[in-house]
Amino acid sequence: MSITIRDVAKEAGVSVSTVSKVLNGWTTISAATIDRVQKTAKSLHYTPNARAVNFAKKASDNIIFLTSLSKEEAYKNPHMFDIMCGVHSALSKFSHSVTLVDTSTEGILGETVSRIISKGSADGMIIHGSALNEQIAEEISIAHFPHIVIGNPDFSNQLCWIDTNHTLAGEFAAAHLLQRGYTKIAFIGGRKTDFISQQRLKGVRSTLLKARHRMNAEHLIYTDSSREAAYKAAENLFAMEETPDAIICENNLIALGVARAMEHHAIRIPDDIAFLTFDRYPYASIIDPSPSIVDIDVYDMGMQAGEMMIRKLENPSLLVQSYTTLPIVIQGKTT
Amino acid sequence: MSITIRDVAKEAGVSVSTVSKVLNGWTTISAATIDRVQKTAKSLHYTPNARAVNFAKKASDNIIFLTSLSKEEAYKNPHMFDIMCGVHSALSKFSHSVTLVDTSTEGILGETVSRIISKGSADGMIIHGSALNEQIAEEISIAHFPHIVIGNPDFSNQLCWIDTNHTLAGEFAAAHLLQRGYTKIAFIGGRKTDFISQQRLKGVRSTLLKARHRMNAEHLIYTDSSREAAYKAAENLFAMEETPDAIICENNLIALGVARAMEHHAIRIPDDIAFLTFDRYPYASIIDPSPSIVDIDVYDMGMQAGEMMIRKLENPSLLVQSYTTLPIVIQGKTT
DNA sequence: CTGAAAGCGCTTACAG
DNA sequence: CTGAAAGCGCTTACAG
Repeated sequence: MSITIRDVAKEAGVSVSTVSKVLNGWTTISAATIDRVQKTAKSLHYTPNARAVNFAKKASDNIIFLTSLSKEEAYKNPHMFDIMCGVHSALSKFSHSVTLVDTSTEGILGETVSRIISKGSADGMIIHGSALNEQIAEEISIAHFPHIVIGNPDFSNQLCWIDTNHTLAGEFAAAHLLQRGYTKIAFIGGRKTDFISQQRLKGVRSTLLKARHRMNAEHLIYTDSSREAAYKAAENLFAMEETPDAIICENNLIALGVARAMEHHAIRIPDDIAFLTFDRYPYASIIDPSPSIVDIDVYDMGMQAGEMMIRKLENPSLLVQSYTTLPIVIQGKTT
Repeated sequence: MSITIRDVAKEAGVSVSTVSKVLNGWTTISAATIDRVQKTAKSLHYTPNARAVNFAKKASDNIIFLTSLSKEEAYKNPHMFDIMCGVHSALSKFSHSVTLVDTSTEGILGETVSRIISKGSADGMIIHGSALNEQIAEEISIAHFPHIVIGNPDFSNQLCWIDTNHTLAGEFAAAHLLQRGYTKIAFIGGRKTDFISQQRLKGVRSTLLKARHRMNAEHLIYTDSSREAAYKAAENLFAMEETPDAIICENNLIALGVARAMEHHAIRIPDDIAFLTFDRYPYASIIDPSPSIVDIDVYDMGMQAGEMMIRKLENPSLLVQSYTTLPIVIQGKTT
């Protein structure tokens, strides 16, 4: 049998309630008693039974992280796991645990979000944007369950969310290039419909306009985000009447294709043409030469989500809808 | 107030214990009662309070996944997260939840493993090999706490572990090359002291020997696992009197360097020289041409760890120490 | 086949 | 400042 609060009480010569109060930091206990109880708790190696505490306190100090955990997700979407680590780090600082719930098989197992909520095994839920859908949003809203969504939902809602400002990242990218003296800036984007890509482009455009530079319409190229498409897009840019002096690559794969095209065409970087990419991962470290980057610290974003969660728990009526983590510019050898 | 087992009992006109038994699948209840209780439970949208169940059953149906969750871990070590997803998938099939515990900050927060165990918030622990140390091993052993280590510990112990057989992976690599007609096989390894690298090399060697081919001593080159070092190693191989007809690259970065060296030296792949690499991630998808690979399905390994955990829970005396997940060969364009 | 009752190990009004 | 007692919502011997 493991040792209980009764054992401590008996040994310290006080009541069970007094031990409980000491352990929970009540201020109404005399210094002498506090000291004695703490010492005997320590000497008996007493650890409160978490299951009993949760039950009595009607709280679990546990937060669910809801996301897709399918096979190979770790390679396709490492950013999500970096966010997860940030969330965990913030929550564990506040003595909360985090348990994983997978949305990719959720349906099969029949564990709906409302069921998870009513079980009471968690006090709140942090939802990775890619895992969110309108049904989950509704169930969460109806239950008034504390939550933070990471990523501004693309449907109307009254959810709490935080996100990073991709338009701002685009502005940073353009500002960096302007500052380094480039003015004829091209943009090779992912699919035209991709929301993040759109936002980044918007930021680039507005910054150029503010500086009285307009983007040549030919210098904006959409791709399917493959290296091959980016390679061809770059070759097209090289062959134009007005060639750009800098290329903004919307993601790492595009940068990889562009770098290779430049190599094959013996274009000197950054003297002939400069380039820059968003995001440090997954591939920027193996792009040669090492590129200048506009990066988002998603671990930090996860931490912020965790801290917001704690605040929500303390003040459930708090409405959180904000852009938090700032992009940063990393100077590489390509600008 | 959420609805409790008493409400269901009252509504169904039975006792609380009967409801409990129905919900827990006892076979001593009449079909009629089972039916009535289940129907009223459903109609009341009753969900048992997990905190109360855990408390009464003295179990949490929760498993801890112990690993390093530091910043950027997701990019440096995506395999660990793929394992995590596999673990989660297996455990959730058996209605167990998984909560994360970070070893990279554990010391700071003073949450030792024995403390975690005695809190009773988890029934077992799955430990990623990289997070294991002798202290944790000892605390786990002393407490007789159900556990599975993923990765054969490199110190003597009586722990339960599962691992993948890297020697076998080496054998598969060599066998594949022999079968494709290559006999002069080179091996570019990571650091000489790296355990996995050693095991793979051992497998390669033994398979070659069995086929009466000996490896040219010059054809074995250790590197620091960088692209640059691999590039140079490849160039050295090209310049040798006896050039190899195939190169086994111990990891993706090495394969990246080798592929590039071949490109620069206009070596035709696989006609002049073939190559093969271990692991599909993180970079094999962007190596050109797409390489033949000996891969380990680590998600599957995670699943197996999860299933082992369930078996341990049912039979705590079970000793698990085995190599489980088999390597697979993926035919690419480089052999 | 069913139910009354004790108990899981804490917390928290409440009384003193 | 301290303690007796009720209660958190279930499970499980035990009796019938």
